Amino acid sequence: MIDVESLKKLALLGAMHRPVKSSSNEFAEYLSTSPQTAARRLQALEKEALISRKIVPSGQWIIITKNGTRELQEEYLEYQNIFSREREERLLIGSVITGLGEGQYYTALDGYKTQFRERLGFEPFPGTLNIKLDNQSLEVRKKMVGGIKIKGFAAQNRTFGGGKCFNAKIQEIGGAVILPDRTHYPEDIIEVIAPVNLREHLSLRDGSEVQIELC
Amino acid sequence: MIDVESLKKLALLGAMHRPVKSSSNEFAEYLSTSPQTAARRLQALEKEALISRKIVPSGQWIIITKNGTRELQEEYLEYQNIFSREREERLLIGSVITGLGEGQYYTALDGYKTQFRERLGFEPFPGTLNIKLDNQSLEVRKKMVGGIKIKGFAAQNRTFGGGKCFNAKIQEIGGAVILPDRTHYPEDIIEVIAPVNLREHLSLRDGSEVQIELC
DNA sequence: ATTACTAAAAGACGAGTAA
DNA sequence: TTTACTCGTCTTTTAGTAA
Repeated sequence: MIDVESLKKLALLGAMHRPVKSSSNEFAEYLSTSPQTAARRLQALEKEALISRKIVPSGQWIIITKNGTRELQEEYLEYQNIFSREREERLLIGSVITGLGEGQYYTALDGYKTQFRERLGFEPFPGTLNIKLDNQSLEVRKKMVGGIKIKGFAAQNRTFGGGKCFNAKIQEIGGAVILPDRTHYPEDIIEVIAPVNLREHLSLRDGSEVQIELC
Repeated sequence: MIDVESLKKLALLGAMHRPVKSSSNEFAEYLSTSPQTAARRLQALEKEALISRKIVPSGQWIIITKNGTRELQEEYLEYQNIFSREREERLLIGSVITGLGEGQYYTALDGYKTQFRERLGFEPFPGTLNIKLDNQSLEVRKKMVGGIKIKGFAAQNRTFGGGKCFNAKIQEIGGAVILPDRTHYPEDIIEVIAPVNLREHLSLRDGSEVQIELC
């Protein structure tokens, strides 16, 4: 485990851009710890090539290396991911189409139903709403990562594949986008489930435009 | 020390916006650690009111609380400070006001004076310059994180609180902004110290506009 | 399958010491 | 003053167990 805490403190002191002068005693106060611990942490960071030091009689000059900067940038990226999820990057827009009719069969299977109930918090209405995404939303869809994993299983002498779910709101109705690991559909078609019959509830027909907000 | 690592991982799973389902086993894989450690960390986060959990037979539903979100935001702010230090984001603009007159007393106390000398590199003129920030600068002030810690202490049968300092230049004069941990002032009022009498030196009166550049 | 507890092993911490 | 050791202590981790 790398000591990102100490590295971050050094960066806040400006050590990413120029060498900063400090001593273990001084740095210990920044970290609210003992000089020994501060010294050991600096040694460790140096050993991992995250900082580079020059020891002088009155302390040490410290600068963060390329490696260290990269480490901090990755950390920063994670926080950006957490906090700056622009609405446009969470919005899927498309039009309702009629699918292959498989959704009704699959969503009714206990193997899936129990997982949906457990992991999404609702039991889906049997059937999926198929949406053909517009070009811009296709890009959003391609960037969808993580999600809630649904496991495959075996039943009735065949296997049923797994997939990923993403909590979403379909015109204010709480539901989920499901992305099967294997599917017959092209990439610009997604399937949506919800606790209610979306077609009826939202008076949708083929061609109706819908907005789905990932959350 | 709060376990920001685990909290961040939960946020990346989306637990800031809705409850996410996980188990200690599953979460352990995210953290690359053992299920016991994962479970203990979740317990600790719950104890500190950073997350809230609901244990179910198949795992647990986890959501990050207001407290937890605040904690992550502060962490994020630090990284923003590291990577985007635009001049506008380091500039505090406001007007001189007359404070409660406490500054003169506090800055003269040995308990603070020695810390200022050691950690800031100068001994402050007794007295603080109080600045009422404009709206834009208030946003800058809210994002000020880290800083140089000044410890509280006990003397004369009472306690004196700690705070944080930020090196700054007040119209080319080297000084510091001090943010006490506890203060009677509202958030848009800051106190500035310097080795000289700023009011005299810069010919300031109440209402004079000053620019303070954090550095 | 879970969570939570216990106890041994591993690791981090900080006082003391030397250079 | 420094940094960098050693060594005893304390904390954290993890395997094992119970519910």
